Amino acid sequence: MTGLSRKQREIAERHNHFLSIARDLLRDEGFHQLSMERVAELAEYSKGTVYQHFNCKEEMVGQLCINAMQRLHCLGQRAIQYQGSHRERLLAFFIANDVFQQMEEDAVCNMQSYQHDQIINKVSESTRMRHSELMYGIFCQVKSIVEDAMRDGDLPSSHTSAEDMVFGFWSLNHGAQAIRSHQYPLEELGISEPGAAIMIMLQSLLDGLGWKPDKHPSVTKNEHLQTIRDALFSQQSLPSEIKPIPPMPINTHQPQLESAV
Amino acid sequence: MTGLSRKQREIAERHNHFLSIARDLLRDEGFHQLSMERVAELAEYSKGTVYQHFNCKEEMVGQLCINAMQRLHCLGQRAIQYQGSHRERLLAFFIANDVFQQMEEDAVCNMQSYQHDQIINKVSESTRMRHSELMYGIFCQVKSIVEDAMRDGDLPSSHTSAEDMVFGFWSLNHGAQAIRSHQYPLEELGISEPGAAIMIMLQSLLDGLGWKPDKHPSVTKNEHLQTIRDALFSQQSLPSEIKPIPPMPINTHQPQLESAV
DNA sequence: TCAAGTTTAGACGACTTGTCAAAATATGAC
DNA sequence: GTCATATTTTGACAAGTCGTCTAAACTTGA
Repeated sequence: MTGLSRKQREIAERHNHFLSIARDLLRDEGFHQLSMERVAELAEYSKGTVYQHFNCKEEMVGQLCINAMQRLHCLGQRAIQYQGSHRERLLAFFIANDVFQQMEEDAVCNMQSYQHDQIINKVSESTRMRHSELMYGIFCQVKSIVEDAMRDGDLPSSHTSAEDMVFGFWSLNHGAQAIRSHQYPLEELGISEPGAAIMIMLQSLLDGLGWKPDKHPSVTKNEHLQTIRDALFSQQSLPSEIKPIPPMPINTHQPQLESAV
Repeated sequence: MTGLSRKQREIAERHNHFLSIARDLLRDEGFHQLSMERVAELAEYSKGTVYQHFNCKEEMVGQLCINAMQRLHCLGQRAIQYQGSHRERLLAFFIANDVFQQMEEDAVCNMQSYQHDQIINKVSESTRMRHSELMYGIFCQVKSIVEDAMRDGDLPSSHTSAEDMVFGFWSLNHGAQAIRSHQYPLEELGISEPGAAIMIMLQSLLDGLGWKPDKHPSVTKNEHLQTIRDALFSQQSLPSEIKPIPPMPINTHQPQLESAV
């Protein structure tokens, strides 16, 4: 784990420092204000050094995206391990996403930026692979809940495959996240609590699929959700413990550093 | 309607020509290959002339986005005018989006690109306003269906507002469109027909909301959807009739050209 | 202390953006 | 048809960014 040399640790630290600066710049001034020169300046290194860590600025964004997805994956993991019915586990997963949206609005934006052809097409092969893996990992988190529900009879067998259902949940969640991260004046449109609205839609969708209802009368539904939220994401244990991804190998002759996950 | 001078018509035509070239470039080579010089070259004009039509390349993308949304709005209009139950009208709306997704994949991408801060922040005020208006227009299309359904008793009164429901539909639709427009290998994930999957999810969601079911037994549901699709979007009457937005005013001393919608 | 290896700095070429003044063109009065 | 005026188009230019590459600075260990 700490089998890294002092030098390697220094490099890894710098790598994360660059990423952190990039994230700040991105959040505060947007993508087109982010330049390698700027990052270098703020980090008090030169451009050449930054380029040893990232082939291009798109690669930086790509890695920020991966970091974000890793954190999201961690939250998802907590959710699916929630001690409750499968329905509650799925609710927990959505709650996790809601929490993430609120805690890390900028990271959600980064994750969406990644899909822009300008970025995805310039990112390194390994970053693209990691992204796919994480995507798949999150997909499987939800799929496992659905399959558990099917297996245990919470969800009647139907013509709809687990995958198609997951795609539906994914769409609902992804769409809500995307819309919320844009600057639409949802309030003005009459949508005062988008997060809560999505939870209701999800509940309805589950009902419509014949998913076994939870025992809570609808009056206490909000409290119920709050309970799950509290159980999963109590304030103190949140972001600090989540490790960023290890840096990319520098140059070509250095071995890929060991994963810190 | 044709109260435009010859000159004005020429300018409008050129404007659309530029946009058309930009759209091709964008589709074929991506955003970072799109440059004003390139557009100018292909159109056999000089860069300066292109800059008289668009302040920057982001403005071009913004206008492409608006054009796309106008076409989508037209399709939506057909959908909500479908002669059938309110449930069918809502299905028709989703079908319209599915058709659009398939017919104009690149336009869907443009619409998503628009949200990227790099673009939305550089676009002209008037383009931004048009975008908001169109967004709101589409939102209201769906809202009108929901309100009609509530009024006519197809949808039981509940704690959920029409707006929140629309937000749910919007999310589901938007998310599906976004995911499909990225290059995830959905097939490999076991999602062979994302469009169909979303329709099933939508039906389930409507069921869960207590929306009055349609009379068709589930065996013929696919045929039912196909019927709606055919009725609305018969091939011959589709894209040609949809007018692009009129060009932006050139310089500042020219009056805004009359809307062609 | 010094030589070999490694890392960093920043000058540089290539490219794009957006501007602007001069050249080309259109208009319309006579 | 001609010429003065107004408009439009052009492309050179300044500014800025990207990504490269070599020389300088630094590290390491004998």
